[in-house]
Amino acid sequence: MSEQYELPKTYAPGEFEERIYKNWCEKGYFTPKIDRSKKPYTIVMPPPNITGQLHMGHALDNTLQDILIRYKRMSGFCTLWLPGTDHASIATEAKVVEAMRKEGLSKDDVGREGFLARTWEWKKQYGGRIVSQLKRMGSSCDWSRERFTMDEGCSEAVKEVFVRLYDKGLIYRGERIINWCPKCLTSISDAEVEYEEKAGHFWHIRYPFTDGSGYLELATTRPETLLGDTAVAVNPKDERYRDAVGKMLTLPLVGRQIPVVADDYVESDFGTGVVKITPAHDPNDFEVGRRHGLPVLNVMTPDAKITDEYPKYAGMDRYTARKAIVKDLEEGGYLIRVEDYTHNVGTCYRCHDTVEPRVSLQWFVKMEPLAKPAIAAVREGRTKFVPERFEKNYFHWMENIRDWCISRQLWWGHRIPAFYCDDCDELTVTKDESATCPKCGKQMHQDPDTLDTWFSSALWPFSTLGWPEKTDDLDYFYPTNTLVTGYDIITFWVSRMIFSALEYTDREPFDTVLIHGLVRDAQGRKMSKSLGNGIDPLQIIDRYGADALRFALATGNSPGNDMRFSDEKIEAARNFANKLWNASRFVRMNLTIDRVELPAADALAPEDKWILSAYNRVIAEVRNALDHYEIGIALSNLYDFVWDVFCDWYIELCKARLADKESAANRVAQNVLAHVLCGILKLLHPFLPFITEEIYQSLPHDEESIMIADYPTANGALDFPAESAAMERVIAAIRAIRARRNEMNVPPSRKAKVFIATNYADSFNGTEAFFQRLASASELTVAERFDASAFCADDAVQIVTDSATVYLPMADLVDLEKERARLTAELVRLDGEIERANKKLANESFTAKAPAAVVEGERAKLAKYIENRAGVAAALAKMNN
RNA sequence: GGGAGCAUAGCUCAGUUGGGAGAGCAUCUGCCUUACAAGCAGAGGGUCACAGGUUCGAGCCCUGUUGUUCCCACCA
Repeated sequence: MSEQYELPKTYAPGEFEERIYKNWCEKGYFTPKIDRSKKPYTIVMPPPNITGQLHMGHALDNTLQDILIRYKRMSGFCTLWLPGTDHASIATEAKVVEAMRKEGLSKDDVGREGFLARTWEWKKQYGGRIVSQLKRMGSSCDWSRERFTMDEGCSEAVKEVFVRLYDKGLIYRGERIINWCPKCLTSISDAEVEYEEKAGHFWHIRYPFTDGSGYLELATTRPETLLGDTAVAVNPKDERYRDAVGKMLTLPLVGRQIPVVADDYVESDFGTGVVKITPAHDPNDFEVGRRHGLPVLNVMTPDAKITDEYPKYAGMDRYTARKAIVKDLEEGGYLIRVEDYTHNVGTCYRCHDTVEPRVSLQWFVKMEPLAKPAIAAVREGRTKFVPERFEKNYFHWMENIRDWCISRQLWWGHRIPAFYCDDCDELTVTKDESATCPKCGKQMHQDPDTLDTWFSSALWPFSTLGWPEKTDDLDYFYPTNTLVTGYDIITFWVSRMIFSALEYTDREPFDTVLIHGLVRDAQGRKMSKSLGNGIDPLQIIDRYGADALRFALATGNSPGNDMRFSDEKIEAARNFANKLWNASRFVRMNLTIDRVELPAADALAPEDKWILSAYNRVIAEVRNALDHYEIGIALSNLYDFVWDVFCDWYIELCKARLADKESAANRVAQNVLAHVLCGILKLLHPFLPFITEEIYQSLPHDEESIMIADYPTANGALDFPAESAAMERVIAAIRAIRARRNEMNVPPSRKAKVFIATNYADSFNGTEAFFQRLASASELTVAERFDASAFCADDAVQIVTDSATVYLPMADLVDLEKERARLTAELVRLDGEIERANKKLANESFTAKAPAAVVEGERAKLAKYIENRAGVAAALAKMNN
């Protein structure tokens, strides 16, 4: 039996949370030992960015994961929660570039090697920040297995995958139109483009026929791209322009001759039904250009300035150029009119600068062959989404997927394992960095680009377990079980993990994807840096404790739904922890035993059997809810049980027995109290790890730590339906008495006799102490059948419950003299009111001039006073008898 | 344009095989009842958006309508 100690009077989580977490770490509870006789349960943590600071999204995500992993650990699984961080190429590179800018340095000044050295240094300094913050949440992840997407093993996996896919023909390099961020100076994938509605204009422009036979009118939102126009398109079915197809137009300002082509892409009924085609700067135009063999003219530099090909506009950024070109069009008589127009503009998900579609040479993953099995895995239920509706999102994305642009013009990241011969330019894809050209044996240089961050995160569930090596970890813990993440990241990450895992490991990476929503502020707004409405989880922990934060995040919401975080919520959470603390303190201070042993059934009091039955029920409910990922429901079941059942009733029902220190009944009560409390602590532990451990240590306990104790299981032998029903009858009677006394304004200090007539006398026999303590009873009389005269000769208040009729003598409830005085005073007051109302109503100028409603109101008041007076007078008369 | 979510007490939200409408906060009343005023005992407050349908029975299932939020697509 371990040490026990008294709990301090106030619940102060700051006093023990850190100490407890350190102890867990030292004991190595988070690190599983592979045990093939046990079933594994694995979660890989979505790796937070090394640039990140803990925010409410992480806090929610990690709380849910920790609840699941602790539940499974206590349920006998060999559990691994594998943590790690993501190198976050764009975000990190931007931070370091920004830091260098303050020193007056650019990437080119320090060079690739120098830049990477700085970035690793930055990672060393700040990358651990989020990890230490996760620890404060109580996250029970195995830090000994912590990984980083750019560590050796993960990098090896990335190279392996790249080479394999290339050899299979699923990775290719080509000139395509991609999304380009002119600020980050890199390509980004389709998934990384966010569309924002922006107010703009629609410029209607005249494009004259070269032969002088008139013009075509078209409209554009981007007049500056006119420089790169290589055609104008109309719909082939459009009668209006049938004769125009095939003719040449002279491009305004530029003078280039461009053809009119016919293409189904053009919608006849939108605008004028004529579209200018700029293959280099619009994805649709690019496709049109391909179909018609049009030239692709790139008119912009990487930072979105006009190239030197167009001297008049060279060096202007796209917006300046737009103004200049519009002005020139106007002066040249080409501009017909300008319309206001709101449209969606693609922006970079990192910097929110407007994305510039741009043709460039990039690496791509061919998606269709990979998507097919990934769709099937979910379709066939091998991977399930919770809630299920998110599968639709997933299918929609996967079924319409386009090739994935994976190369980034960044330095921080996994460098593409592709090499070009210095001499013959032969392309070789290999993991071997020292390889020479297989064709001519000369030296090769590596592709300067790096891979999309998501390329490495897509491998996370198996790269972290050692893949491509056949490690024990991989063998035992893979495939993983539950992936917990927000719905905002399904396309970025979840879908890519699924197709990657299927392709390289032939297994689904996890069986369940538990999706949660966003944590919003109290007004329901998204928390954001720019709004400044973010709530810092660490400040919440400082003020209320990690347990309260976890409780607030886990309760009152259901999977996939957004939630609001508010002061009320966190206070309610803290109050619950405080309640548990105080209840435990009460139990602890009444404990004289140093070992808890549940007494035999025949030694148990009815209330013991009642609480044990309820406890059994809540165990089943909680386990069932957790098994179905209904974390909010599990927690609310526990909340109700702890507060309303255990504290408000069972503890109160025990007080009489506890008061009698020497009795056997006292020891029975102690044992049952401690047993149920200990079970409550275990049930709550996954949700509130710290407080439950602290209390557990203060009570007699079997395990060294609650986190390695067994999660309670329902025990049919401790289910007592008959005694439970009996206690429910008693509780119903006590509740009814309290309600009626409250209604009558009787203070608790005023005791009253209680008479109970019931068909369930057995239920009430021996419960006098309960009625005395909980229903202000002076004494209790129970009878099988109703005989009012046998109970109380005087007037009594009668209360009916489902199983009993309760009588409380009027004389006990009220002090007769006081009551007589009160009634007399009331009579006088009512007489005064009646007189006043009568007088008012007798006044003819009042009844004639006042609004009818007011007069009617006065009449109603009078009637009410008269009625009340009659009641008071009757009561008084009865009393005087 | 396509898809999804939400609409339940004054506020925030639970409510999962269809059978009792609930919690927290707020409000009102009364209590320092030997764990807890971060508390205890009570009370009031809802045509579960609207209209139909299925059913013995609908907050829950089906159809439609309205309002609202989000995701995807991107008609220049």
